[in-house]
Amino acid sequence: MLTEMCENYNTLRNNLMEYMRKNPDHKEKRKSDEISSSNNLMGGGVTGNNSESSSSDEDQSCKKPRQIVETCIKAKVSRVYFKTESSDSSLIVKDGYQWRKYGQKVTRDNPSPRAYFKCSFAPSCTVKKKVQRSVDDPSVVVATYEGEHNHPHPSQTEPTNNRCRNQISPVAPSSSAPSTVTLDWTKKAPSSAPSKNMMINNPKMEVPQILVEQMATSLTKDLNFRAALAAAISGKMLHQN
DNA sequence: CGAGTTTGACCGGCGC
DNA sequence: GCGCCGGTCAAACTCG
Repeated sequence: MLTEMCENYNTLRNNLMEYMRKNPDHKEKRKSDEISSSNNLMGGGVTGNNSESSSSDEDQSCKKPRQIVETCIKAKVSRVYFKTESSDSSLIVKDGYQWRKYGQKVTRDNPSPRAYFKCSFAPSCTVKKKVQRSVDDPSVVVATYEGEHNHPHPSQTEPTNNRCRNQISPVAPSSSAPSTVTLDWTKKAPSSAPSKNMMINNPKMEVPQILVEQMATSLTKDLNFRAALAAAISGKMLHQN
């Protein structure tokens, strides 16, 4: 599976290089265009096969690949998709970091409000994130991280701190490579297993085997997770080379 | 009372 | 130059 993923990654990378060589002169447009396009690239491009991508407009992602790559690398932008209960209307994404909300806005392309957060764990940390529900699937919350944390993850400094409730970190927001992962919060654990909230309030609680298996099955079935894993591994391999 | 959230106002970039 | 729009500010408000 890893070999196949690496091949897909290399094929896609070669295609991108080829395209960039043929189309070197793309002018920069609006920032919003870059962001939406980068979402498309990250949502489907990394996977190599785009069968389950949440992105729909592949044409747009092909229009400005150069800007996409540069923007993502320079601004350290990454997106994470959180699947939530459809009844849950909050825009709280528990990624382990401490965030302070400083604004909310309804944008034109999406009826659901977009919330703006700053990292409040360290005063000098300038990382921001935007959280908004997906237009296509309101049960999916899209968190866009901008910048790089200049402090360790709260769970590493204060492992028992209740504020660091959610230890599930699908993708390091500070990763230099843009990546996309979807977490599914909606899967109910068996009645004998602890609830999500119990897990959150007791990060050190021992996880039942059945829940571990369920989580593993869910993750391995998720193509986006596999793609993110493949990207991380191949990126590491390339870095070592 | 302090920390965090809400929300209307304001600002700057961009397209026309 | 004007208007639109996304992002940010800050006073008012809420909550523990």
